[in-house]
Amino acid sequence: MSWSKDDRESPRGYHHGNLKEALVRAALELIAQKGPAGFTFAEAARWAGVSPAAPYRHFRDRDQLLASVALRGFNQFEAALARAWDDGLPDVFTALDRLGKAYLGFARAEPAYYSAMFEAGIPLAISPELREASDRAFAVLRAAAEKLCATTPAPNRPPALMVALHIWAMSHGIASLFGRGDAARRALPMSPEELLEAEVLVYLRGLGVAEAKPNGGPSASARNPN
Amino acid sequence: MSWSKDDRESPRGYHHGNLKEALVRAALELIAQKGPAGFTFAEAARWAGVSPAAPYRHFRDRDQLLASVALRGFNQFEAALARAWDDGLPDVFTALDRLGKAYLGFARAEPAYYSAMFEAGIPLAISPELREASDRAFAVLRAAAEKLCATTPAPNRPPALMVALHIWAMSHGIASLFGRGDAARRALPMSPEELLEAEVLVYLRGLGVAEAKPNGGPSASARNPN
DNA sequence: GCTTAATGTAAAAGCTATTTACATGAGCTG
DNA sequence: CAGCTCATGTAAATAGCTTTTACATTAAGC
Repeated sequence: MSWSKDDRESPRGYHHGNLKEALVRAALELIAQKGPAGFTFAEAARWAGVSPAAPYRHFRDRDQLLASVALRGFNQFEAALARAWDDGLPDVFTALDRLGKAYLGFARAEPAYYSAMFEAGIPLAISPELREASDRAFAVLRAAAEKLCATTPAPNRPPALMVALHIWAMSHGIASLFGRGDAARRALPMSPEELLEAEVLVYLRGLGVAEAKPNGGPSASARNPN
Repeated sequence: MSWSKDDRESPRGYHHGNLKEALVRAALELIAQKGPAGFTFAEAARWAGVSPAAPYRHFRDRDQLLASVALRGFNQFEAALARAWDDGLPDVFTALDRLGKAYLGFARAEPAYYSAMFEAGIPLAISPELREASDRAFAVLRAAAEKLCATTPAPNRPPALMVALHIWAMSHGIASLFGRGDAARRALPMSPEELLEAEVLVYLRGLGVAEAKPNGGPSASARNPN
């Protein structure tokens, strides 16, 4: 928990001072506890110590609040992915592996954000900012795909956009199906991280993008003479 | 729709006659209209023409009803996948392509089922039947993966379970991110079906499973006609 | 026909969502 | 500082959903 400074809930009078912020945090906490469905506007208000009507000064309705959560989520998601990708250093394959792990790590560490972003049924069109934030997050995947595709000779080079969408679908599929420790989903013969790494490696081999690293690693099992 | 006989809603007296069935259908209709969240127990009851308390004679709560919907969904899903797979005839690759299209087709044609099955947050553990139905559906993917893996020489043969999980993740990822005509999600340079087909073909090539058909291989379907 | 269990109703208590009229106080202006 | 104004919060009221409890109705078997 980060009870640092800007959510002082104790010394307040008639006005909260930072209710919008407090509501977003309350929503996060409640979603994390009881799923995206099991969170109510009223309970968020109670959590922030205000009357049930107060939130309406800041959000038109529940969806608007969820959209705010999703917006913040996309921003943090983009930051996490960009940090992991790190412009493809020291090499594309190492960075791509970090990227995949960061994707799964985010879904696991921030299930509330991930739910709001992908599973709560909030249309991206609800606000331009939300779409832009989502686009920025995807742009990281897109950039990685570009750099990846650039390693292959032009004649056989696959379209980077398609590769980015494929990587996104693989990551999201694994995160969504197996990613959270729901204790409610299917048992796996390996961790989600290993599963995704293997999938991406096979996919890259299929693209004709060969891993150039001298490192044997987990990829050695999926490698073949070209 | 199958408005054949056993849902006569008009001529009924005190007892409905088939309320459980009617509630499941009402839930499907409502979920399809307003998403998995925008469906209430009470409205399902109203839809079936009974009092708000009546559903409690058949379902402990909302989740139990959703689980019934999901159960039926998994059964239909399994049937659709099995029909598409058709034991891998006339050849594995043709059948696999049908399988992928059937997966996406189901998600698009039956969004209510798909939501209940994968996005409503119903734990599979809620009932043994639900898990078994889910397992049977996955078994179709698993069988396809087995047959696929059997086409490669044993020394390099990938684990079929892993391949099945990968195919599932790709399909679900694409269905979940781009599959429904939400008009709310991202614009694509190609249809979900083409996207999935291309992804699977690249993946298969990476596995070392070559498509033996005379249609030109993966690059042919990844082409961009624009 | 009578009994019993299954199935449905009515009513009530306690939620949440949302609106409306009103209260408070922070910040600006002179 | 005085006074104005607007953003922010409250109270109260309406309406709907959830769930339980006591009761009503009917189908089915003996």
